[in-house]
Amino acid sequence: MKKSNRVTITDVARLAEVSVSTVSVILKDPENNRFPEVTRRRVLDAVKELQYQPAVYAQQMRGKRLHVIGLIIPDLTNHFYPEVTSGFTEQANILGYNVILLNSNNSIGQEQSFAETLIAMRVAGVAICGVYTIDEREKQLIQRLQSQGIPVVRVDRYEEDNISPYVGIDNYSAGYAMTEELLQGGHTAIACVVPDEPVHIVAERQRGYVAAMANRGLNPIICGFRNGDAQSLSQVVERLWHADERPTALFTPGGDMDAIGCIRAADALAIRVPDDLSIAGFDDIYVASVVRPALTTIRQPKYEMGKQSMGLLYKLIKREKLTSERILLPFEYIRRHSTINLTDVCLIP
Amino acid sequence: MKKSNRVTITDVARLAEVSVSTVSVILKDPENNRFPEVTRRRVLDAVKELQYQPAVYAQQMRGKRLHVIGLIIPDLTNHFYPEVTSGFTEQANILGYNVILLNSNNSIGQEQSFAETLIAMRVAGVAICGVYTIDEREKQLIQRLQSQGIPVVRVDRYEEDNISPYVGIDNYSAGYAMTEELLQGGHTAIACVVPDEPVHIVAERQRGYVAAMANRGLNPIICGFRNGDAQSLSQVVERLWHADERPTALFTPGGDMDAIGCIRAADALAIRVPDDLSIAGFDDIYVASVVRPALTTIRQPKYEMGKQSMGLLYKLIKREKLTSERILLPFEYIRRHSTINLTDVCLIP
DNA sequence: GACAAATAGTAAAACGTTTTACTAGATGTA
DNA sequence: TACATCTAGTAAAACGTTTTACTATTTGTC
Repeated sequence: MKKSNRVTITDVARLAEVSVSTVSVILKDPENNRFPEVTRRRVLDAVKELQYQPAVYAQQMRGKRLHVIGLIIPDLTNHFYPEVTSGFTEQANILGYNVILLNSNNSIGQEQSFAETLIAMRVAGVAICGVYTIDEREKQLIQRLQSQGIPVVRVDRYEEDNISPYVGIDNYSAGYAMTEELLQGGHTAIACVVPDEPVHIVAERQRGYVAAMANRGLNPIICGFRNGDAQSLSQVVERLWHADERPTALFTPGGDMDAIGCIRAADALAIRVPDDLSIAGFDDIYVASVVRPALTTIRQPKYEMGKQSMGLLYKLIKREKLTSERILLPFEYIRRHSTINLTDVCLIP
Repeated sequence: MKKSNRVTITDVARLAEVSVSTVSVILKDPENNRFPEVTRRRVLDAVKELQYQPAVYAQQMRGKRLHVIGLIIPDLTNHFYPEVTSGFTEQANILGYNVILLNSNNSIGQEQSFAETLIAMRVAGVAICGVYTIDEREKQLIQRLQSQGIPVVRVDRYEEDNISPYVGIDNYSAGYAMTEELLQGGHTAIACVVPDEPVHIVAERQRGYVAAMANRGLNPIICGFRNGDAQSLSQVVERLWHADERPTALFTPGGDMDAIGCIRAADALAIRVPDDLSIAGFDDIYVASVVRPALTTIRQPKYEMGKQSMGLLYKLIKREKLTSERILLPFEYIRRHSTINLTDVCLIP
């Protein structure tokens, strides 16, 4: 009478009429001729008959590393992350790892509890898109993982500190570049619409915007809205529209979702986009190309970002020497129909 | 000199100057007065100081079930799945489980290899959105998991067999309902555009379409295209447009992404949607509301579907009696601007 | 025929935790 | 005093695998 329905190496040994060690040795390298063909056959047949699959936890006990990676992201329903995740997990699978996806829902408490679970599981590594990179607890969390011998990389969201390697883009330059494009399109009154508590990388993009404006001697127009609150966003658009110095363009460093929110708000207010108001986003998620008017934006290499993060993490796990602690990927300005060149317009009459 | 940097229960015992068993007993229930306050303090302090976290694998060895669930989906970048995943993982976290997300990329081989990994890890349960529910290998895969004592639920994609419980919608009725709406809108020439090798649930929707057409004595117009091939989809739209009996409406049971592909194709051919051609999708993913014209579609309760799947799986894991082996959730017809009532149009002149 | 070397296989320890059954000493009871 | 009971704690086995070092048998060599 068996205790459980799980088949163990002992069951295989019994069926093949050899010792447990023999099974283990043969399974380790079935081609090895440490044992004669006939014995190997017998064991392999028993394995097949019983559909035996060694228990990972027992192997872990003997010091084998678990081939699982934890990937913590802040919000699965933001279309940015599935693409990053996709690149990450595909690369992980290629390298022989499985991925545990943990959706922190923008809660740092969740993140902390996830981290404990990952430590308890002794995962091989962790990649993290932190909730707030600015928060002190975020740093502690990364260091806690590292103190348990678990390598960590940050993906997309990072700060220029030295606590862990990261993969992302140069957000300052990207913010600068987008602003510069709008400026070259003849816009001078450009508003920057950002969430109330921007994560560090968004603040960087904003810094780029400010610098580009200053470079032309223009005053920045910065408007905050409550993160994730469509109505608050709407109010900002309305307020800007009725302001003394009405902007001709609007940039949302927080992402394309914010820009789409602005387009919706403009629709509701009968503001024509881009004729009355140009709107530019960030990220180039799939919807950006599908929404009407199609969104002018900065394309982040999302899939690549996930892929490279996993590559970097792999090197950390394997203790390979890193060529760099940080990987900055190229971004790309994507011109679509939600922005307009004021100069072109003036030539038409 | 320590062998590894991982802290074990032995380290805690040493620091607290008690035996390993004492630590274990106290940690199991710190409030329990099996030991005097002073000893419990000493142990708990040591735990805190060393930041000890018991190794899951050692607990597993002693028979404790791993609180991890495998969720296999066919394509993360299809926006349908992140929403299902989101509902699933949130519910899982509430119930004390973590989720391993496995993206099979529509490859049944990948799926099989994932299943082996999940067995090796001895996960508590598996939820699966199968690549092809019709495929015999899919059935074998589910049965293989079950034979290892791992409960399985199917999510969204299922067949009416009895090999495992499932959560989804009544796809036949949904296909019927959408067709009926179009018919009531005065359309009689309605084409059904489906992928070449439809999964079972898509075939069911198509069956609903055929039935609704037959009910009015109308002939079904069914067009296949190569799955995932935008150009093939384009050709279908063009062919339909130039057919003898040109359809006035078009239904894509394969999902909203197909419908959006058709809108794009129509755009390119200067066919006006919905004035010249009504287009209806399926699923109501986020983009459906954002694309222009906004898509008429059938809303699936995606988040709820994920949530309920996890709930059902939990019951299986806990060996609770099920009220039903299958959960069918309600769907909803969503009218937007990509379809038109022919009757309304005629009244305008 | 004596010894060395190769072959075929195994026993046992180790990994980190939980659990069961135990002990030694203190306290209570008649 | 003699025994029972309680208190505070521990020793040791078990879980499933891998690995090291071992044994017993066969084969080869002179």
